[in-house]
Amino acid sequence: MIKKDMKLEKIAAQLKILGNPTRLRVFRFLVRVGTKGAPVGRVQRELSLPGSTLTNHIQRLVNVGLARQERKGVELICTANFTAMRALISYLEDECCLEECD
Amino acid sequence: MIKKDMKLEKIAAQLKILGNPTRLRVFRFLVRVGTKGAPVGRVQRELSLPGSTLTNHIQRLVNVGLARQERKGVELICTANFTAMRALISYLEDECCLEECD
DNA sequence: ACCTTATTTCCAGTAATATAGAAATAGTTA
DNA sequence: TAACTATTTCTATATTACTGGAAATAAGGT
Repeated sequence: MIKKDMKLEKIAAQLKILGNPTRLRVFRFLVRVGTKGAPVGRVQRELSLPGSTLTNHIQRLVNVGLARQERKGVELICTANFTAMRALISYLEDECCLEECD
Repeated sequence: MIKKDMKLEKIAAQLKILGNPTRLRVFRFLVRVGTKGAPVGRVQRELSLPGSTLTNHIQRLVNVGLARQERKGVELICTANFTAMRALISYLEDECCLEECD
């Protein structure tokens, strides 16, 4: 049950990170662009965010495993981690919802 | 699209509230006891939390609509809001996941 | 009115978060 | 190397969060 609590801690950490409007917008944007991802600059332009603010948010998403960053030349491509997101949703369905939930 | 952003704000607020380990434990407990709910004191005993801390967390859950409180005599019965939780999960599935997501 | 149980409010301290301008670094190309 | 674009790090400020002890309030029973 120590292990189970570690899972809860991780889930809580991820929810917390998504629980900021700006960051949720960033993550939703990454989801929308799909598996090909988008460079930081594009996210910055399309969401009108200051660079330093955006960097902060993206790093936090990466820290909890909800996004990845990979350099492609000059640009840093960001992608949502769909697997992690699905796992997060599954946890909520399994542990924080009624059995008959859908 | 202003309306859409209000929805995102609400979702973010709910995620943030669930994004605290103690609070997530409280919410999960309320989910587990089901629709009949549990008095504050029982939550306090079973999760070993100081009263003032627990009150704080429950109030935050209520504030974002994820839980309810109703007095039954001396006790205050807390219940998870399953409808709200299902709506939250649906948002994540619809807006923050791939189309083919399960 | 008093006593007991249940829960909240008040308060304080400590820590974490969000934000963003300015300076610094990384990579590419000339 | 110089110049250019892309992105991060540094730094600061203001706001908010988490925690829990002690005192206050609520409800019901005697």
